[in-house]
Amino acid sequence: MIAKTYNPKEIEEKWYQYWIDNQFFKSTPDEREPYTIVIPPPNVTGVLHMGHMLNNTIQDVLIRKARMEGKNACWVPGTDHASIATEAKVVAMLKERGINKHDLTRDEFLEYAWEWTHKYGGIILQQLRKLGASCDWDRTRFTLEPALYESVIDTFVDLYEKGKIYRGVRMVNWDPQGQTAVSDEEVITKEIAQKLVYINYAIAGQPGQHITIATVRPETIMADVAIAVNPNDERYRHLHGKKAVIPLIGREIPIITDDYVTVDFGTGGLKVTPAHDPNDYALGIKHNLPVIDILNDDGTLNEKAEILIGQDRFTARKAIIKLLDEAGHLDRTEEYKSNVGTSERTGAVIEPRLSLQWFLKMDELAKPALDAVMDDTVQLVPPKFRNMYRIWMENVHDWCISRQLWWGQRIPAFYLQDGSIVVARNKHEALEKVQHKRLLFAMTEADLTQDEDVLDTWFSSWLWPMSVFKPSGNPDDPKAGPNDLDYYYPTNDLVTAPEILFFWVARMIMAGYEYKGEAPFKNVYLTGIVRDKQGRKMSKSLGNSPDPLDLIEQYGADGVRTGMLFSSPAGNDLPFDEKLVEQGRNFSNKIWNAFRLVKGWTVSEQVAVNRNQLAIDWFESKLNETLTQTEDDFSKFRISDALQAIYKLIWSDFCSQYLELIKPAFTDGVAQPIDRPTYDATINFFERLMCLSHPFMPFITEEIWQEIRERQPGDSICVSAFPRPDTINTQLITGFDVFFEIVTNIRNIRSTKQISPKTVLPLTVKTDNSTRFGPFE
RNA sequence: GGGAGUUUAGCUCAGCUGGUUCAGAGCAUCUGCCUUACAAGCAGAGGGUCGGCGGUUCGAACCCGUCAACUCCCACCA
Repeated sequence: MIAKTYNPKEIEEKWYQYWIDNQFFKSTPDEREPYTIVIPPPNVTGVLHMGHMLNNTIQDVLIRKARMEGKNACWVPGTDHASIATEAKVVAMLKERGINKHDLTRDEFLEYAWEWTHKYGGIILQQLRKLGASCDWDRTRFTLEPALYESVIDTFVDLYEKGKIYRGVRMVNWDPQGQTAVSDEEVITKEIAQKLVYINYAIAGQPGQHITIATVRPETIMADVAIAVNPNDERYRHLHGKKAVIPLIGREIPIITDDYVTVDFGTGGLKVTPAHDPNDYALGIKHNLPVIDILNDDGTLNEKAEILIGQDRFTARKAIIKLLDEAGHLDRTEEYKSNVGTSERTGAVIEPRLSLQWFLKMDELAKPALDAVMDDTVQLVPPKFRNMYRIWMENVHDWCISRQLWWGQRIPAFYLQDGSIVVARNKHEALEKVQHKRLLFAMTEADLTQDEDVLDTWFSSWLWPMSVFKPSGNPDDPKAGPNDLDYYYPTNDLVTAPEILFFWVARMIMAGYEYKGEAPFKNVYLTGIVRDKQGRKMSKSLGNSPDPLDLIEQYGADGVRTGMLFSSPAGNDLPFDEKLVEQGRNFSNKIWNAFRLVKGWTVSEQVAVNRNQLAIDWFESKLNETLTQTEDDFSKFRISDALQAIYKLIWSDFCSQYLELIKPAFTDGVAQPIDRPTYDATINFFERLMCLSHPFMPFITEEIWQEIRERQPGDSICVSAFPRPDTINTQLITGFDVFFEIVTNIRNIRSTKQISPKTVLPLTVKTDNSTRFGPFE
C-alpha cells in the first residue's frame, strides 16, 4: 500500500540497503560490455560539498543508465591521500594537542596521520551513499594503500630508468607555510596591492652619486648580487663597470648591463637577486653571479641577511623601509598592484626558491596526450576546453614531483655516503643494485639513506584509472581481480571539474599512453562550478555553501539530484538556488500523487471505453518522442536537457493531459471504474516512465516500480531494462496539439471554470491528412 | 600583456548546417480556483529591436566586421 504523503526519508534508507544487500552495484568481469567510471577521488579527510554533489550525481546518472541498458556497469569509488592538505590538517590537529611536528619522528607522525585518516577518512564516501551513489563499494581504493603505493614506486623507478626523472637544482615554488615545494599548477596568482619602494644605492668611489632602484621586495636587498641596467640606457651609461653599495649592509655589487632590463619601467635599474626571483636567477647564471639565499624554510631571514635576522619576510619588509628611510636611502614609495603567487593549499605567498628537487620530463609524455585530445580520441565535453588544453600542453614545463612532506609515497631514491644515488623499489633492491652493478660488495643496507621527500599527490592520482584495477594483494579483501585491468581499461567517461584538467586529466592521459598505450577514458565531462546566487564560488571560508546533507534531509535525495541537474549544462557554472531543489522535491511529490491516483482506481472488466484508446495512442507517441529526444541528449552528454524533457513529459503530458483524459468520473460521489485495457496501458506507461526517470531519481522510482506490479524478492528497477524509443505518430501528436488548443480556446471564450478536455470528448479522428479532433463532429 | 568563452523574457538557459517548432522552455510574476491524486496543486495570461552599430543575403538570433560589458585560463616585467 502506498503512503498518502510522499516521505523521501523512509524510502531512501530502505532501498539503498536493499540495493547493497542484493549486490546490484557489484561488478566483476563477464561476457557483457563493460561501462566504467572511476570516481575523481575526493580528499580522504574531505567533507561533501555542493561540487561533489553535482559531480557525483552526474556520474550516478550515467552509471545507472548504463546498468539498465544491460552493460556491466562499474563505478569505482575511492579517496585521495592529498598529501599537503591532509598533512596540514594533521599538523593543525597535533598543534591543538600541544604537539609540534618537528618534535616527532617520521614514523610517529605517520602514525598520527593514519589515525586521523581512519577516523575521518571515508566519511565523504558514506555521505555519497545518502545521495544514492551506486558505486561498487567493495572496490573502494585509497591512493596510499599498499597496492597503489607500490604502483607509484614502480612508476617512479621505471621513469627514472627511462631517463625521464631527474634530480636537479631549480627555482621552485616554495610554500613557506607548508614548508614544501609545490608545482607550477599549484600556484595561484593573485593581484595584491603592494608598495613599490624606491631605494638609492650609492656608487662606490663616487661620493654623492647614486642609482635608484624600484622594488616590491626591499627585504631582499641583502641578497642582491648586482644591479642591472639596459646597455642602451643613456642615463646610466656612465655607471657601466662601476660598483654599487647595498644600503644598510654596505656590500659592494657590480653594475651590469643586460637587454632584459626594460628602460621605461620603474627607474630603468634592476636589483639582481638570484636566490629569490626566477628571472634574476636566469640573469645570474648568464652573468655568472653568486647566489645569496637569505631566507629560511619558514620564510624568516637567516644570518646571511646580516640584519633583521629571524624576522618574517613580511615583518622585515616593513622594518627595512623604516631603516632605509632613517639611513637616508629611501627615495620614495608608491602604491603598486602586482601579481603574487600564492599556494593553492595553504594560501601562503609563494617564495621562488632555489632548491634540489626531483623533476619529471614532460615533453615526450605530453605529445600523445595532446594528440589524443586534438583528434578526439579523448573527447572533452564541452569542446571549448580543447583550446585551453592544447595551449597548456604545448607549453608544458617539467613537473616538480618531490614534496618536503611525510604524508605520501616516499621517493625510492637511496644515497650512498659518497652522495651518489641509487633508485630502486626498496632498500634491499637498492643494495643489490649497488653490489652487482657497482661491485661494492662491502656495502650494507645501513650505508644507504633514503630520500626524505615524498611524491606529489598527483603523481599517484595520475595512475588512478589503472591502479584501481590492480589486485589489492589481500586475499580477505581482494578489491579487484587479476584480469580486471584488461577488462575495464580503458574506462568510458570521466566526470570532473575543469579546474583540474591539467593537474589530473592531462596527466592521466599521459600515464595511460605511457603504460597502456591508450587513453584511460573516451569522454571527459567537465562540470561547472557551483556558485551562489551572487555568482560567488561556494566555499567553506565564505560560508555560502549549504550543507548537502541538510538539503537531502529537507528535500530528499531525489529532489536534490534533480534540482542540481535542472540547470547545469556541461561546462557551465551552476548558479545554485535552493528553489531548484524545491522544484525537484515538488516533482517527486507530483509523481507520488499521480501514482496514488492510478493505484486508487477500481478496474472493470466489462466496461470498455473506446475513446480512451486515442489518448493511449497519443501518449505512446509522446513517450516515444521523448525517448528519442533523451537518447539524443544522452549521446551528447546533455544531461540537463534530458531531465527537462522527462520533467515535461511526466508533468504536462502524462499528468496534466493524459491522466485527465482517462480519469474516471465521479457519479453520485462514487468513482467509476476504469476499463481494463486503459488501466493496463496506464500502468505500463507509468512503469516505463519510472524506468526512464530512474537514473535521475533512483529512490522514488524504485518505490513506485516495486508497488506497481507484483515483484519477486531480488527484483529491482535498477537492473530492469531502460526504455527504448519506438515509432512516433507525428500526425497524432500535432492533431492533439490542435485539440488541446481548441479546448483552451473554449475555456477562454466561455470563461467557464470547468471545461476539461474530457468533457469535450468524445472526439472524432480521421486518419487522412485532415485529422480533426474535438467536439466539432 | 596573450588567449578562449559568454551576451536571447525578471532569473537560469535551449535555439543544430541562415528559411515551417523562429522568437522557445522551466522557474518567477499576474489573474481565477482549497474541483474527490497532488495548494509541494489546478486553469489561464502577460513578458524579449535575440548586447550596440555596420555589412553579406531575396531573407540573419544564426555568417562577416567592429565596439561594449562580463567570465575564465595562461603570463617573470622589477
